[in-house]
Amino acid sequence: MANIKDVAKQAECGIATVSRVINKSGYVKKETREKVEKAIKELGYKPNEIARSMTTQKNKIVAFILPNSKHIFFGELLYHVEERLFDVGNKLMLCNSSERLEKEIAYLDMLKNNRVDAVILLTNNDVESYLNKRLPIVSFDRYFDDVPYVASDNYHGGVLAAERLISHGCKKIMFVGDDAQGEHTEVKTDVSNRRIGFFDTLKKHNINNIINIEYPLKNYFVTVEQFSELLKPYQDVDGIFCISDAVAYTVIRVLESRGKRVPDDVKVVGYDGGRTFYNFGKKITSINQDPDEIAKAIIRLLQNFNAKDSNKKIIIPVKISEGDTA
Amino acid sequence: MANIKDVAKQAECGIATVSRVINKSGYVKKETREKVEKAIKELGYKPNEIARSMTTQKNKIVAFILPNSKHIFFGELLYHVEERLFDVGNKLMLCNSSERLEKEIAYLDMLKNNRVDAVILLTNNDVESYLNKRLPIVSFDRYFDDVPYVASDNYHGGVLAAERLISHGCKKIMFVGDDAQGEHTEVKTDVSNRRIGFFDTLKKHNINNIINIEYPLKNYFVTVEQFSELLKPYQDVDGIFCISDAVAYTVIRVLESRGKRVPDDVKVVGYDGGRTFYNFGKKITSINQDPDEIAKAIIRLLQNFNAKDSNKKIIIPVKISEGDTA
DNA sequence: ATCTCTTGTGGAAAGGTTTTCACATTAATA
DNA sequence: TATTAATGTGAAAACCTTTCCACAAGAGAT
Repeated sequence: MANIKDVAKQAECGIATVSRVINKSGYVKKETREKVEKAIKELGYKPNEIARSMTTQKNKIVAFILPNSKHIFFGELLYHVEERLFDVGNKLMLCNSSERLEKEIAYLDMLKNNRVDAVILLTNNDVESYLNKRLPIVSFDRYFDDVPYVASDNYHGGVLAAERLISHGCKKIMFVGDDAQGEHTEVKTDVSNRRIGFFDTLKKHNINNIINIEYPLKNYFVTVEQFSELLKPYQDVDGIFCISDAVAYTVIRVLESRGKRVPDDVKVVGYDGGRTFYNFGKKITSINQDPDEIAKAIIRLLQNFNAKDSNKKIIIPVKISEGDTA
Repeated sequence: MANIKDVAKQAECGIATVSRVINKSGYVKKETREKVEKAIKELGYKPNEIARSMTTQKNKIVAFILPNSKHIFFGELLYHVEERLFDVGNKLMLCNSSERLEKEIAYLDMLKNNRVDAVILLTNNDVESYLNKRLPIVSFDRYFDDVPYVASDNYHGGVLAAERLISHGCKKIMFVGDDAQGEHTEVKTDVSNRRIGFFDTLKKHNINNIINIEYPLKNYFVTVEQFSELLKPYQDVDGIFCISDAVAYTVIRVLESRGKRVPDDVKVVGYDGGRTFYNFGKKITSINQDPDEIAKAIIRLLQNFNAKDSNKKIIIPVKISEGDTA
């Protein structure tokens, strides 16, 4: 494959000149530029990006570490991040941590050695000590010292869910979710604010005996059987807020198997926007966090990573997405 | 960050020796090796992978071009491909073509310039002329000249679906699907064999007036309204085979909205395995193509890409996955 | 004692860019 | 016209490895 030297020879100039033409930098006389462009076309020359990275120490690769791209919301976010990165000429490296701490650490290490330009980190694991200063990181939904981050307005999401259930006449209200989903349960993500916003709002409306279901959630998957057992003691509940749509779907299935009608007997609000790839029987009433807005915010942070503006935290507004369950 | 030269100085040897230690190649005296290892540890040295790629012309990056990672089956396949690549020390670059030919071409170009080791190509677009000889490619579900490929046994999938419907007493049978899903509808993928296997089997059982629904499918998404219209003329159908689970879910919703019971009145068989992230009301009876087996086959092809064994085509067996709809 | 083979080591080239620097030319200003 | 400024260009260094090659020393064989 032709290299820059071949082009220089063909265009009868130095390689520095070819480089200037390619990068549109420095001075190049019009005629010279045209000669170079002609040579480039004739030889079908394309700069070797590896060699370029060698000198620039940049490779326009952004890595996205996330628990599992199969999770509906993460998969959506991934998609939008990829689209936005492409728009700005970057490539995306996908790193599923698969909920395994050691895989996540291995990736963090590998990424540093590969000199990726930046990392987007979405994790429930205790990786604080592995975050290297040399690796620009933007975190989603999770606070680390000195690491800029993006989160959706989880607290307000909880508020919206509470208001919806209250305004639709619910009296006996339940929250279903777990806050800490990683291998190390002491880790708290921004997601836990959903519960707080929800509880605060209910209390403000003098609803105090709120039922709070916590469960050990691994891999974000929950079985119908697990939930059936967990929910059994609470037959008279009439309003439920679930920490994700995935949980909401399972809860609805449990309710219906028990002869309850949704939303007539029990109202259910989910979280993530009620979008699914499939056309299922019911669209969930849900708190919508817009994945494209989140993606844009993340890319914005990455692009002026070194800009020392204190604007290192971006909260994306949420709104309620109408569905058929509340 | 320390480089190989620093290590050499610290270990009082040449850089070639350090390189030999790192790569476990050539002769190195035991004592020398230990000195080098000590220096590496002390300096926290990690080889710069970009520089490595510079000389080896390999970077252990495999790109996966696919229409849309949000599609359930593609998302699953993506996940397994990533896992398997990680196992063999490779990284994955995610390239959603987003159904846009020009984006796909841009990626193909970019990947070549970035000297990725290989590309996994899953496309419905007419990209034949853009496949460069310098870029090792494995194709999924699609035949290109001189390109090794993996496909699931789509024909047999069609056979299984037909047999299921027949053995469950269906008489008036329908196929719902489109074969060519890209921007250029003349492109045929291996998926079209689903229909062929299905039809062949029905005919063998003397079922001949098969209803064949084709529709213009964009982005793999279909609306309930579209299908409601398409299916309206065929109220007496009692067995339906859908080209994907996504389609099957929508079809079921149309049927139920019309007062038909599934599977009592109408049996529905989908394709992709009936797995979903969510616990929906119904699990689809479906033809299962195992994404992990497919991922393994793809990686196997990539790894001995240059081995000139003619074994350049791998067909993955499918089986029926029990569900509640047929 | 000489020759050959194996083991062990380091200098230097190669890989393909970008960027710095020095120098050359042309244009603008006094 | 002399002086400075702007424009234009190429050689060479730098980026950090791997690998080739030459050479040394010790072991084994004749």
